[in-house]
Parts: sequence; C-alpha cells; structure tokens
Amino acid sequence: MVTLKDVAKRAGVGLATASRVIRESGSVSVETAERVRAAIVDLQYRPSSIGRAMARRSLDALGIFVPDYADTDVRCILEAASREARVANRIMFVTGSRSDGPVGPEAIAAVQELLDRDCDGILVVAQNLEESDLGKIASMFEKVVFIDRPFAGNPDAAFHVAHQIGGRLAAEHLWSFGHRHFAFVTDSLLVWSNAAKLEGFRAEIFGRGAARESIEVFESAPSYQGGCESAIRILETGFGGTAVFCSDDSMAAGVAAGLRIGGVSVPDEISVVGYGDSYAARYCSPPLTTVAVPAAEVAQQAVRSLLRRCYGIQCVTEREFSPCLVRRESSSSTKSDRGS
Amino acid sequence: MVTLKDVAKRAGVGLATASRVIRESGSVSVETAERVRAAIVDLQYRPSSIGRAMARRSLDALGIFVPDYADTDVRCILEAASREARVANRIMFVTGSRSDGPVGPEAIAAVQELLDRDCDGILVVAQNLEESDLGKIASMFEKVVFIDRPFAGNPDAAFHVAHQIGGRLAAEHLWSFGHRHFAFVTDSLLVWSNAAKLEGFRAEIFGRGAARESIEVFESAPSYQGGCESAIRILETGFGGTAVFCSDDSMAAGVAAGLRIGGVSVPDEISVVGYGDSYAARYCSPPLTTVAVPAAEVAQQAVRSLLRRCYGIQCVTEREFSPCLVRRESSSSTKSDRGS
DNA sequence: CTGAAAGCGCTTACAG
DNA sequence: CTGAAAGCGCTTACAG
Repeated sequence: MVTLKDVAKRAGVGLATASRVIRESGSVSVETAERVRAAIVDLQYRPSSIGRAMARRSLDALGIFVPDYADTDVRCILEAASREARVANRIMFVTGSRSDGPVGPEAIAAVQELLDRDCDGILVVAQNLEESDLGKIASMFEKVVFIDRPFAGNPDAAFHVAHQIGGRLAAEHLWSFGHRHFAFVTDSLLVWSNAAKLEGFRAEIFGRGAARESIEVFESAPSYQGGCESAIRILETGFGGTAVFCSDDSMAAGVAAGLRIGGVSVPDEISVVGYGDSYAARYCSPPLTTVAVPAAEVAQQAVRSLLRRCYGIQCVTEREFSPCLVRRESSSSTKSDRGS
Repeated sequence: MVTLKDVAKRAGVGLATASRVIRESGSVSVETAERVRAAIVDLQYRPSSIGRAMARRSLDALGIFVPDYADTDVRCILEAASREARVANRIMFVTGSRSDGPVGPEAIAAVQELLDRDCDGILVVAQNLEESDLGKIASMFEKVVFIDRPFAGNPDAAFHVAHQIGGRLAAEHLWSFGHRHFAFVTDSLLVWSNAAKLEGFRAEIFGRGAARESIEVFESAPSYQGGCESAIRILETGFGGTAVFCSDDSMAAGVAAGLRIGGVSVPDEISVVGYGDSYAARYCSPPLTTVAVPAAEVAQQAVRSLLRRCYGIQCVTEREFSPCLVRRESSSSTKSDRGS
C-alpha cells in the first residue's frame, strides 16, 4: 500500500508538507506542491480514510436506522438522507432490524451498534417507536435525530410531518362534499402518526359542530387485507355513514375493495380517502383521494440539522412539513343518505 | 474519552492483556480477565472502532451503490444487504446518485467514493449499467459484486434473476390461454433485464412455431403514464393481437388503463401481464397477472459472495434465481379473435 | 514555507 | 499467562 510517507519521500519533502498539499490547507510553495502532486500521480497514491479518521478522531460518517423497509416513505427517506450526507462529504451507515421482534429494542440495539462504529451522528426512523424508546436512545447519545415522530423530551431533535393537518385536510374535503358521518380505519392508535391523523380529523369535524358519534374507529392490520376486513366489519355493524378515512393507502385500497365486495359502490355510496399517496393510491380502483406527505423534505431537514450539530455546518432548516390533499376518484359528494 | 490505556492502568495490566480480554482472543487468567472487565464497567469503556480499524487496516465495512431508489426491488435489496452484512458483523455504507445524469459516470464516481472510504467490498446495483461500465468499475477494484445484471467480464461477480425464464413463464401462460399474437411493452431494450425478458418470451413463443411477426415491440417511459401511451399507440396501429406482456408492472397498469380508455376490455379482449409483482400489480384494476422476482435472495447471495471474497467467510451461495408467475385477473383465455 | 515529532486508539508478534 | 514495544496512516501544533 502506498502511504503518505512514500509520497513525501518521493517528492523529497516532509510528511507535514505532503499532508498539507493533499488537504489543501496551510501554505505550501507552488513548486513544492507541484512535486508532491507529481509523486501522488506517479505512485497512484490514495489517502487512507482510516488513517485520517484516526488522526482527526472522526470517520465523517452518519448512521441511520430503518426499522421497516416496507414502509412507503422509507425509500424517500433513505434517498434524501444519503444524498444530503454525501453533499456534505459525509457517508451514511445503514442498519435495519435484525428480526421481526419489537421495534423498540431493535432500535436501541441498532443505535448502540452505530455508536460502536463511531458515527458522529445518528438518524432514527421512529414512526413505530414510543416516547420511552426515544428517551432511552436520546440518553445513549446526544447527537440523534428522530424522523417521522415528535419527541417530547427534545422537540428540536424530531422531524415529522404535521399529520394533524393531514387529518384536517381529509375532514375538510369530505365535509365539503356533504359527508357528516365517518369511519376512521387504522392499524393502531398507539402509533403516533395514526393518532395525529385522527386528532386532526376530529378537530376539524367536531369544530364544525358534529357530534362525537359521527366518527367511528375501526382497527385492523396495516395492509390491503386488513382494510378489506375493516370494510366487512363496517358493513356488518350497520354503519350509517357515507365516508371512510384511512390512515394508510394500502388499507384504503382494501377498504374500497371490501366495500365493493359488500355491494357498496365507491364513491357513489361511500367515499374513501387514503393517506400517503403511495402506489396503492395511484393504481387501485378507483384511484384514491389521499393525503400526500413530504417525506423526502423531512429527511433532508433532519440530516441538515444533524450536520449542523455534528460539524457546525450551517444550512437553512425548515421545521414545518405540511401534507396536502390529492383529489382522485374515490371520493365524491353525498348522493343519498344511506339511511342511518 | 476513555481508552484502552485507561482500562489497562485501572486494572493494573498491560495494554496487550486488556486488548486480549476485550477481543476474547489469546489466553488470559480468569482473575486478570475479571479485573479488566471490572475496569471496563467502572470506566464505561467503549472500544474505538477507528483505533481498531487502524491497527487491523479494515473498517469491516461494505459499501453499496443504489442508482435509483424508485425501483421496486431496491427496498428488498437494501434490506437484505444490510441485514446480511450485519449478521456477519460488518456494516454497510450506502450511496446513491447525486444527479439525474447518466448512471454510468454516477456509478463510477460512487464506487470511487466508497473506495476512498476504505470499504472492504462494494455492491453495485447495476440494472441500468452497461457492460462497459461494469468493466470500468471492475478494473478500479477487485472486490465488487454486481446485482441485477450479468457481467460477461466476470460472470461470478454478478448476481441476477434469470429474466429469460420470467419471459418464458409469461409466454407459456399466455400461450396456454390460446393467445398467438402479442405486444411487448418496455421502456428500453438497451436495459439488460428488458432484453432478457423479451428474449425468453420470444424463445418460448417462437419455439412453439409462431412467426416473427407475432410479437410486436412498443417502447415508452417506464411509468404508468408511459404504459398508457403505449396502449394508445397499440390501438392506433390497429394491433390485431390479444395479449400484452410488459417489462414492468407500472407500465402494465398503465397499459390496462389505456386499453380501457380506448374501449378495450381487460382481460376479455386483451390480456395484460406485468413484471415484478409490485404494488402496482396488486392494487391496479384488474389486479395484474405478473412475474414475481426473488430480489431479496439475489441481494443476500451477492452479499454472501462478497463476504467470502473479502473475509473468507464461508457460506452456501446459490447462483440461480428463477422468477415465478403470479396469476391474477388481467389475463384470461382468448374469447374472440379481434379480427386482424 | 517547511519538517521532525508527538499523538490519535488500537493489535500483535515477540520475548519473557 | 503477561507486558513493552512497534506499528497501522494520517494530522497538527511547534519550532525553525
């Protein structure tokens, strides 16, 4: 392996000088620099990032933990995060769950591994984590940023979409179409984002004077299958409403299918609104009205804030991320009262 | 920062001994080991991976280049790759394209960066690269493995699905339903996987005695939109066939939609078969018959082969990855000759 | 502008 | 079983 020492010897200079021309720091005379550069080319020298890391005590690396690659947003997050790091001349370590066990312990183990790897900062995709998990992680290491979930213990360390606004948008949209009685379909209200969507939805609906009973909640698995099952339960319970808001597009696609199976037409009899603007929303039939979410921007800003904290790199960082409504064909104005 | 030296001093032993008990290598008396462990706990010592990397001249890290996160398989690939690396106690650096420019130069630049980071081995998701790009990359570094594309320059360094078989499966399926005249819709035959799908499709169809004209090729953008446009062109050219095979599910979903817009029913008048078994296939209407692909296994085996080459870690590695047909509702037996 | 030297935190023959 | 020492490839005061 060719080292700096070889370069210095070849160029007839000291180690320090050779280092200076490579780092382009400090002052070196033009001729000396020229000689060093020639030596580098001759020897095909490549600096060792390990040696540099040793001396500087940093790998210039960030780490990211991704609990669930199946999630729609993860693609955007990873892409935006690795790009943002690269632009700042940092590299990104990725790590995921090892098993399908509870995500809290997985996240903690992963963060520990990332720390053992001497990352300067860590990003945690935290959508399925609980406040207490975030607390534990934050106590392990100071330079952590959470994505897709707020952190009461340190709000500045969390970047996430304002899902309450997403819920409001869906409510507003359905209300304006004349709907007054709703079902909310979700996988679990223990997941922060789902609770936030419902919170916003409720705030908007109740704010317009509707009664508490006008929103019924149904829970099932976070999948097409789960949505289908919810639809069946909705029909079985004699649901008298005209609109279903789902916390996830796959579920919404399943709900639409399940309703159709049950003989209910979408959107003529029941409108369905999804969330996420994923493939499921675009390709299902009818294409879903849904709430689109700026996942990439969230990740980008999260990385930037980490870069600032780790390296003092200054860049503008936004903190507000609002979703927006995408109108498609699964929602329409109420045609008839389904007679409840 | 607490270092090994601190631990050794505290335990009253030499550096070498402390190192031995941490690495659990070499022989150390039970009592000594006990004292060292106590010191580690007392001081909350965490070994520095940078120090270790310096001494061992390896970060125990692999790198992966992902050209396009939008690709369906990428999720599986990243998940499988990072998991497989982690199981072997290695970490994974991720890097993607910086721009939307040509992927060849992007890949080369990324590999160079990964090398500069002292990765021990590199994975390249190579679906959109050309043989010459792979050649250049292979000449930069020996320990590279390509995913999703064969490499004539070194077949053992490439792991990919046998898309020819995927093409055959689609052909077999459609043929058995009585179809004899086809359209193949793709974004570009310059992409290896697309060419392979068509090659397999043709081999099967021609092998059954069909004429060359029985397969017409249409090219458009690799998206729903593109598929839609292809469908319109197919109808405009007075296509007399009864089946469309697409190199990609999104395009197939678009084709189905486009045909419907053109007044042609799917699958009653024209059958559509997609490729990839992505969300688009599951959620579009009608759900698409498609070819499912073992993307995760390909990535897993690619990582394993790299682990073997970089660290001599032995594990069974498969080299054959066959897709399989998923029958859904977009294909059926020919009802009528569309009179060509 | 330049270079010798110390130091970053480990591992690993080697000698005892 | 144990420890002093050399070495991994850089960076960076410091003195000249």
